[in-house]
Amino acid sequence: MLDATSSYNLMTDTSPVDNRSRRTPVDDRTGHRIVPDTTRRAARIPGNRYGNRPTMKDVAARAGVGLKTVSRVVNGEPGVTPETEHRVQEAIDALGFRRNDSARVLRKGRTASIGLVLEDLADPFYGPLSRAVEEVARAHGALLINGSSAEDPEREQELVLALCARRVDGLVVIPAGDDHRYLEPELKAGVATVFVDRPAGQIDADVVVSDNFGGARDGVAHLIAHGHRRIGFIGDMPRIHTAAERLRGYRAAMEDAGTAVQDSWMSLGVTDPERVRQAAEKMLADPQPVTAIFTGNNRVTVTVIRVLAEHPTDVALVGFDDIELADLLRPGVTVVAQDAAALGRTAAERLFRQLDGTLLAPERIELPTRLVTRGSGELPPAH
Amino acid sequence: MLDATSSYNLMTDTSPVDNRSRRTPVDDRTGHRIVPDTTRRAARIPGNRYGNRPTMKDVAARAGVGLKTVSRVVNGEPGVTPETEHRVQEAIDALGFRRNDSARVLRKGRTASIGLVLEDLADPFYGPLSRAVEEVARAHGALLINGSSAEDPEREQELVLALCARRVDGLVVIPAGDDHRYLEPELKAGVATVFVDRPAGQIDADVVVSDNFGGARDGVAHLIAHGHRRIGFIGDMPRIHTAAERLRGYRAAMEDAGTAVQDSWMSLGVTDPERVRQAAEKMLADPQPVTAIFTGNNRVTVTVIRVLAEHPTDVALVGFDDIELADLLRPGVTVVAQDAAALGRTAAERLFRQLDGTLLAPERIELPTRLVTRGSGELPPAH
DNA sequence: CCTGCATCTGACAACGTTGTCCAGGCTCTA
DNA sequence: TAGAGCCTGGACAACGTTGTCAGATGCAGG
Repeated sequence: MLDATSSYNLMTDTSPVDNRSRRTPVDDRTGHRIVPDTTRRAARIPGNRYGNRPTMKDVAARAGVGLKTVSRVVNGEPGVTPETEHRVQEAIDALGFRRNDSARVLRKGRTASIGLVLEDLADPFYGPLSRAVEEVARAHGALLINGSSAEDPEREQELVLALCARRVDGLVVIPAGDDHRYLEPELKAGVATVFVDRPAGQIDADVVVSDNFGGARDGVAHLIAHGHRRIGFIGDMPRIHTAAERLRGYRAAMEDAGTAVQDSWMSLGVTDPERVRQAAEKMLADPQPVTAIFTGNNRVTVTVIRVLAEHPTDVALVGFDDIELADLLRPGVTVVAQDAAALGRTAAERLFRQLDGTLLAPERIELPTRLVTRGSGELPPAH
Repeated sequence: MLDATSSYNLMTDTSPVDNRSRRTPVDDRTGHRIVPDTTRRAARIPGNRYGNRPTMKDVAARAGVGLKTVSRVVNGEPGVTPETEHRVQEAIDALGFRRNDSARVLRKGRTASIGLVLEDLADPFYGPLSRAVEEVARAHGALLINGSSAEDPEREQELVLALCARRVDGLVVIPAGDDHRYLEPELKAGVATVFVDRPAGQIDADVVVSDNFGGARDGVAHLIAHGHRRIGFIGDMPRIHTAAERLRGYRAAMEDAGTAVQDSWMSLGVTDPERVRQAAEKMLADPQPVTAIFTGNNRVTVTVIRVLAEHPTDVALVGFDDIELADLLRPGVTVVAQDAAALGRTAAERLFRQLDGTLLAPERIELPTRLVTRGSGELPPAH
């Protein structure tokens, strides 16, 4: 694993609630007085704390003007003669001055940054989502700070609170946990928040989700329409809202078709490839094997494709989430596609509408899914 | 496109150099004095600028202690009696206080955040890279701010400078441009910087790259070893270092084999699917068509796979970058794989070593690539 | 009871920026 | 030439936090 034994470690102590136990008097300073900051990078020239970055004061001194005049020039405010402005600009260029946004933020109260907490940036589903959020943020002049919760509620909370401590203007959260009451003080304090992909737990907030239930129901109904009755379902832990909704859609479709679902057809909560593989193989090895499988997310789908590729008989497959190259496989993979970018974009836009102050009551926005037929979902039952 | 007509727009004016022209006296304030901040979110209770967030002062007042004592409790510093600490904790919980890291940063000089500038977060290659950087950052208690340059040098610079204005402690940059002299003042000021995937231009800095040259050469040599001589190359603009290196590898392998490369075999700088498709089709329609294609990156590979899937004769293919499901296609796609996560991890670790102050001379770290044979690269020449 | 010492606490300045406000110089008019 | 009004520039406080330092308190020993 990663080790962080280095001296650079600014664990941010985000939860003032829990640090009672952390009372470790780590006075790692050397008592020396001559060197006021031992953490300063060795190569730096002594100066102020940011290396030796010039400040507006330095620029002002060099240009022979007042501090505020520099501020005016830097921010393009009116009331500076071209001459003065020119002098200031020269000083800025000569010193390599760059405004310190930390100080600016402290003064202005807005950070022009928003936080995005998602599950795993390495998951191909979240890349486009994140990118979409970023584009909207960029259009509003804001930067994006993001972090992965790794599907761990505790880590999600830790991240969210760290972002709040940074005073991000808003948060886009893909929840890992199901209880977000810890966010109440933040919401009350005016942190704009939008949940995406899954709803918030225990609190009232904006949510942008896909129609997981409807999508799964349609996907399973599609299999049923092609003659399948024994349909397997492999999905994530029902603790996760999307997984639960998709399971509900599966059950609903089966019920609509008048088919009693057998426990052995369902595998819930398995997510690592090896166990997904086992689950799929078990369903297929049953004396009454499933003739089709509905998979609850992209990762499961990929693994099941691998299993089916080795399986002697044709088994139909519909997966939730689109996957790249799905059209090039033989058969092509039929999926219930959701638009990750649209989720992100919608959420971010909603967020900035909150920030504009034109805030309405919390709303739940549901985006439709789309059944993409490519072959695997149209295979007839083998038995 | 996205519009940002809303009132929330804190375009951060990152370049004091260029704002001479932006002198627009936008006094959008209402002259009213009673309401000092009209941008405040409507729903908020009037208070300080962060909604009405309590400050340490408020906590101190409520707990009946001094400001500094609150600070001590929040930071787990020693020298507070359990009684006092308890009173402070109660006040913190009651008020929902959360330390303002902006102020902390201003005081301490370190932001505990690093910036990551990459090309496109939606590209499956960068997801794992970004995630790896994030994990290292997390291990060091730092947050990750990231942005996409969309392969636009100007946008890269804009982003990097915005991050510098935030005083991120360090930068991991996947360069879009080839001139990074604009970073000189920042480097001099002590901003730790590591370039990944492609080297920096015109400045001396740490770089972590894959062995693009060697990987491409081996990939093409692999095709040659399987009997191919007329081998096409489709890659990105040679302006991009990786693309140039891979092209160089292609040429080297061809030269080693004593094969003169014909211009019609190469397509450089096409990147959007439609034009890649045209380029591939043109090579295949030649009177002396290529019998194999080497593709310069994952996106090109995917498009070429589509073209080859429709093509009547078997054409061998080796692609740079691994792609998901490559093993499930028929034939499986042979690729030169680079380890995106390792790139990110290595770069981030190097960055934090810089931040530790144990700084060495700028170094170039090259990670090996791996040829993964799956079938498409082992097809014999059809002609 | 006083001194010395250790422990705990809080006043104060500083971080770098921006908002407010006033001073000084200018132009224009009477 | 004086006065009004405008334009430009700068002094100052404030944002919320942390480092410094000195004061207050408690306790042991003389």
